[in-house]
Amino acid sequence: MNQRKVSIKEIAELSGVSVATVSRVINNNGRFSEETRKKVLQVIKDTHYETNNIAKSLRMKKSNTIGILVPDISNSFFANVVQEIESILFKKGYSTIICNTDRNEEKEEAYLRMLEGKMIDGLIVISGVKEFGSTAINKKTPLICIDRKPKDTKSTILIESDHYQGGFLATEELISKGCHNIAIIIHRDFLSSSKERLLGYQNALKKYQIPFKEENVIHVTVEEKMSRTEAAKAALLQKISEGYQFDGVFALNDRLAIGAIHAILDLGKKVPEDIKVVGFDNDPISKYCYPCLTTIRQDNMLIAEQACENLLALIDGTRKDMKKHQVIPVTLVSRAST
Amino acid sequence: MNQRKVSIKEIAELSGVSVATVSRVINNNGRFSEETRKKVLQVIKDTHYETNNIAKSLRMKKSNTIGILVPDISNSFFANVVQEIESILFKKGYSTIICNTDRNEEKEEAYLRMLEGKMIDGLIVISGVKEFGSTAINKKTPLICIDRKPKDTKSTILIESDHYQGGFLATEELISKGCHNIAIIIHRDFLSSSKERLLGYQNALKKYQIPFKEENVIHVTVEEKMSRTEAAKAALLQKISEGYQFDGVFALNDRLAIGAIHAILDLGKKVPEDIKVVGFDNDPISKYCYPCLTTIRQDNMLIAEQACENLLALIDGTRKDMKKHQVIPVTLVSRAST
DNA sequence: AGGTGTAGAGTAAACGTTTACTCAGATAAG
DNA sequence: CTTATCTGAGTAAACGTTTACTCTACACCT
Repeated sequence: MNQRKVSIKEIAELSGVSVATVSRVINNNGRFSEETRKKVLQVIKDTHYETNNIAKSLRMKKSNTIGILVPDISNSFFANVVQEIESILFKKGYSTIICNTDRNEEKEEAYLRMLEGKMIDGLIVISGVKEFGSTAINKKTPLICIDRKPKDTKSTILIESDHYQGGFLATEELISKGCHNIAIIIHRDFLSSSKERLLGYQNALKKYQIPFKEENVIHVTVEEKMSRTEAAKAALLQKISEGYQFDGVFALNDRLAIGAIHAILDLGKKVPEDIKVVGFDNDPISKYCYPCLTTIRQDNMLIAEQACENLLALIDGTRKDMKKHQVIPVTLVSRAST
Repeated sequence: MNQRKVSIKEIAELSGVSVATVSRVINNNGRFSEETRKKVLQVIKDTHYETNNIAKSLRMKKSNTIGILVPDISNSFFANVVQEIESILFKKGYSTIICNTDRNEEKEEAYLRMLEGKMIDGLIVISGVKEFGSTAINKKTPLICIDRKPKDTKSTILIESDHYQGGFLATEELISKGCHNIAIIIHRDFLSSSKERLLGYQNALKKYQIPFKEENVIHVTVEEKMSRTEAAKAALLQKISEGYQFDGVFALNDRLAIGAIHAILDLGKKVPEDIKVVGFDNDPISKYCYPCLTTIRQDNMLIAEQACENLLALIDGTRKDMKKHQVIPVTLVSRAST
């Protein structure tokens, strides 16, 4: 059954019409008789013809393909959003090329070029490297950014969670549970999301008249071949060994939070009795770790929906009135760690 | 700077040569003088020309693209393998289209058609629906299966973990820690991997002269909108309420294992003191749950490498001697739950 | 001088579609 | 009966590449 690939031309010959007519039947546009329609469709069925989208794309200058750049597909937040986006776009007849950039600038550039060469109709970029966008910006491919905006354009649309609110809610939760001296663990401090979360933290403190202390800010850097969890644990232990005291921790993501918990447990203290912990992301592990982690849930579904909706609108050229910056609310998920 | 897309033709005009020559320079094949080379390259640089891969693919009947079908990208095992594959292929100059099938047969078919239309050079399929392959098989696209083989062909290459060994190791671990009555929790019993793991379990029992009892096999079915963890927990609780007794659990994946642990803890028993638990997959959660989960680690990296290597060999047509069935060893990761 | 080889580069076809034109014949209107 | 309208369908160009053929001019032999 190893049939050779069959083209529209052969369909035309077999059904005794011209290629143009076949094309018209396939796309159901233009004029043809009912009789011809049936005949062509029958031949198509018999030959297992599949339209060659490469040729179609070339001719139409449209590939029905969306590219999506993601820093790390094994990160649960990204994986979720991407999966959702893929699913939505699929329903709209688009296929998605998922590119995993590893937060590597070269790889990002290479992918961008590759996607451009594939005539993608649109591009969704999630976060990634420090200075995204050198290449992508000048192109006129419709572009939506999630979580992180390219450096120097005001023109692209940015969709992100309300990181400020997240930081605020997390901190407020700790305060309401009696914490007065709250550490904040930060990983990638150059990300605008991190900055916003920090700001939320600071403003929550202010609201409850707790002074902000620089010593409460713990920056962790993750070495090669080390997990965020391990790095956070090490950083916190180090700080504690220097005499640092605290009664609550707000970690900027769940992996860091788990690291903090491990450090605390290692020292024989209890969570939440002695020290309370809040994370960010609602990573599946937050539900299964011990103790279960209070965290901030990002609305992945809504982020994905907004991204797709906006992108498709850009592609169609309809709806010029889109907001350049769309902020998606977050919610607190209260669990055992507070 | 919103420059229009520039084609080889314009490069030709600008540098005063023919398109053929430009093509030859770009691909560095055929003959041209050093002088022409420089001129053309300069124009290319000036105009920011990018080659149109759609056109190239059409002409060459080769897209340098690999399709990959994955049932659920948010599953950590799949995500890991896919990420690794993507990374390897990228280095080899291929781009990867990742298709998330949601274990949905229609979606799988649709994607297969889409990929075919994109003239992919090869296809990697990970597990998925019950009866994979109706469409894909007849095509002559090079195909590698991971974890699950299409129904009726002997021809495709299958790469999978040594599920039998995994089942054996897991069970042996429990026995060596003193378990005599070991429950096994199975989710998708029709998967060959599940069957193999079960077989490993049975043979480990046999080796230690422990009789296999049908009542120890717990099948869980996961309803819509319910996690595997919840389903496993419910199933186990149900069974226990019927008077079921046991001192060890081997769950066919980590999510199920966590469900079992939750059920056990809920009943006031202790893990591992009263009942020991082993999972499968070495999902990140196994490291962070409470207590940490002993599990079977699949060698994602090696699986990915084998898959890519074999696929590329198929594409090149080199190396005809590949084994049709390649089994990757697994290892036991011993943690607190045993 | 005549012949041969070769370096450099152009011409045009082909890949599989879509679609603007065109056209013949049929039907309707005057 | 002439003219206008419409229906069904074919012709050929175009999308941006690659490459098998050609062709010219020049160098190198006899």
